[in-house]
Amino acid sequence: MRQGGDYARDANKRPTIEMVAQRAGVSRQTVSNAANAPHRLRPETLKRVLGTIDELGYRPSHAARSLRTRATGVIGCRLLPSNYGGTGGVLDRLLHALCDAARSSGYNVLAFSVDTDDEEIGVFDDLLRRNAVDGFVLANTHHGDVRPNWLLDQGARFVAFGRPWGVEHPRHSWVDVDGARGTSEAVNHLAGLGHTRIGFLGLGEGNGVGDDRYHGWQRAMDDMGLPVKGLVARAEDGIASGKALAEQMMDAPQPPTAFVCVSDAMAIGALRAAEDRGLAGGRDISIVGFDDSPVASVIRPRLSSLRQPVEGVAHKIVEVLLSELNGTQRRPSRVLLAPWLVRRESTGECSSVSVSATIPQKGRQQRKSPST
Amino acid sequence: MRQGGDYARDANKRPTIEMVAQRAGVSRQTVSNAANAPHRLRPETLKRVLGTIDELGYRPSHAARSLRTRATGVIGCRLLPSNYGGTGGVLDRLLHALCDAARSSGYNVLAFSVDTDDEEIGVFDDLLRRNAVDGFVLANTHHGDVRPNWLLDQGARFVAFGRPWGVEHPRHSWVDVDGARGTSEAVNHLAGLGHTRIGFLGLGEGNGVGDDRYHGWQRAMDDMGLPVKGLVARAEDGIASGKALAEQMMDAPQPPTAFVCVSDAMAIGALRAAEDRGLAGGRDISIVGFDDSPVASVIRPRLSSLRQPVEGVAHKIVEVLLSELNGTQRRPSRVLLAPWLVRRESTGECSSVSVSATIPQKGRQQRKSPST
DNA sequence: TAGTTTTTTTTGAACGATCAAGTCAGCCGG
DNA sequence: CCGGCTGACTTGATCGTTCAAAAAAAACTA
Repeated sequence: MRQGGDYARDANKRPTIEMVAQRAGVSRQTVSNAANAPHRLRPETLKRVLGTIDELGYRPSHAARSLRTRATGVIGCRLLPSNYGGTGGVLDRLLHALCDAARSSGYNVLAFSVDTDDEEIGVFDDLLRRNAVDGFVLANTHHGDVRPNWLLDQGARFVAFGRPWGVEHPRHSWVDVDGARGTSEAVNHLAGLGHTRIGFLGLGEGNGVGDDRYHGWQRAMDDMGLPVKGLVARAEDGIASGKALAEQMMDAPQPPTAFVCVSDAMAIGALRAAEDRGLAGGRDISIVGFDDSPVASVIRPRLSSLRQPVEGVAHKIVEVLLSELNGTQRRPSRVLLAPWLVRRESTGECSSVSVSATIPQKGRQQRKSPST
Repeated sequence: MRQGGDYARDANKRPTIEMVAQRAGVSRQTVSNAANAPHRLRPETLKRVLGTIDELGYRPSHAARSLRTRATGVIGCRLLPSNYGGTGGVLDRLLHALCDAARSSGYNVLAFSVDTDDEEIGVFDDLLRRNAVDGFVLANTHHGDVRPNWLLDQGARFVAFGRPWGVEHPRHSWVDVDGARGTSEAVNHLAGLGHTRIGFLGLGEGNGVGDDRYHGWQRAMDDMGLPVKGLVARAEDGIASGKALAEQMMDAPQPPTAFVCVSDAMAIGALRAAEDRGLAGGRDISIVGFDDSPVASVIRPRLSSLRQPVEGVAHKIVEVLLSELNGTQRRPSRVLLAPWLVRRESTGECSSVSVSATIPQKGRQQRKSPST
């Protein structure tokens, strides 16, 4: 009976490899081998040792193993602020998926939250110096990103979610979603509904993600022989911004009957602009967002949006990172996955049938994919 | 020059305490003391050693220190599925705040994603056996929750976010948000706008969080001498559910002019119900949600909602958990923090002024807080 | 059976830190 | 001049694992 009602903490210390060894009548190393290199044991011994391990509920100490092998089984990942509206929600979903994927490979995820890339490098530095992680997942890559080079200089292992925008010959692995393919698909979808004047609401030039999604729209419009003049507007992300851009475009002599948007926030902005002039989304005007953020399925009309295959991304990231850690990897991998369109109420048949029939439509169903 | 263009990984191994010691002309232990017990060194020596530490960029190896001290500096936390609509978003925000708070105390957060409480216990078991974490943060407590007792039995340290609902004498620390106080405040706010028939849309009885928020509404209504009969409806969480409940209540002979809702999902449901019968939220009917989820500020009308002080919660959780780890803590702490009302368009002056003036209103401004 | 190879198991030595106990000055009081 | 005391630093042991090499046991070979 312990004095003072202390928690029963160190009453039974967790079993060590030595205890298992004694109980099974073998040496430490044999127990270690039973777990790490079973083929080295005689079947009979193996069975006995595994039995004892199970009986005592033994698991190797993380610290001890990590000290010896210099591997931690931990992946570091920055927790990005969930800016709903923008690319919001996607990164939260990614983290979930990453944890899942990592755990099923015996890894864990160490999450940290910082405000700037510089602070992030500070955390990288700390974690690397302490040998607290094996590698990193880098999210939200952008033009002029200093993080990849810093990591490369340190000889650290990592995989980026997002392409190294603006870098000629990237020296690191990345996994990304093919935004261009997404916006292409959106154009195809809208054209299939009879729309011919399909506008694009995008981000200011120079934003990698924004440019990618823009090019997809442009390529699809060209391929189908649809006009693009006066149908592009680009600015910073946000509902207000999207609304302003949409209003401007709708005031033109030949307004679009549909919008493909670089984000759900822009799409919601466009929806608001339409509402303000009495147009109903999905009936009088069709709108497609990007990222399928939580709001998409809640607002009215429910918003059609391009959903990123986050689980697939996470799976690939972990796969690539692990092969990078094993040293199996000779040269960096590049993986591009396709998003898919979630069709909801905000997209419908084109109501203004005036010109649509006269426009030639070539290559309606094409699905050329630039993925790896 | 290394063959095959290998990454410059093990070129310069990270400095160990021994290297620092040699370079500074002292022993290992002195270096260790410089960092952990500076008062033991002569100022002169201290300066020299710290200089060398800085020069070499030395940080103690996480594994080695953890092996010796049996402390990891890591806190485990389950990543809950972000069910937007329900209590959604709050837990994502909490995780961010937790990482922040932990890091500023020199701790890190290990995130893992599981689907059920049983699986969560499995992860706890694994992490404890491997000695991979010092403690846990337990979110989403509920009636009949088996996790706290399991953890207590293991002698594990943890702090719950959420009260141990239905437990007489909880033997563990917890931090929670005072839901009752929140709904009380919502009632006060609405009454201040002239509303007298204020309905409550809640969760089915037996849900701790739901009951708490319900009681707050009820108490405030009683305190103000407002009628409650026929103004309560409770069911499972969700937009559809909220809509159905609101419709039912609005069909009654004396319909409410305002709703206090247990969640934003319910509130959105109520908003939809109102829209369907031509009532404008914020003008013809007022609605308050709970949790201030991302959608709240995006939908139209923008939804007034009770925001949980997530940063404060995270701060407290870390504070309590650390004192629990230090053994400073003799008995479990209970901390209750107040949410605050974010006023947006969905709440406005009561338009039907028929009866409101005749109802007596006692104790309008009271703010009794049951917090610790 | 002895010699050789192969398989199986054990023994010492790390990994890099901290704890506990040591040494070695210098100081003080008697 | 000696014993005790304090402050500043050092030395050995230890945490629990895995690696590398040695030893023992088993299995072939001739």
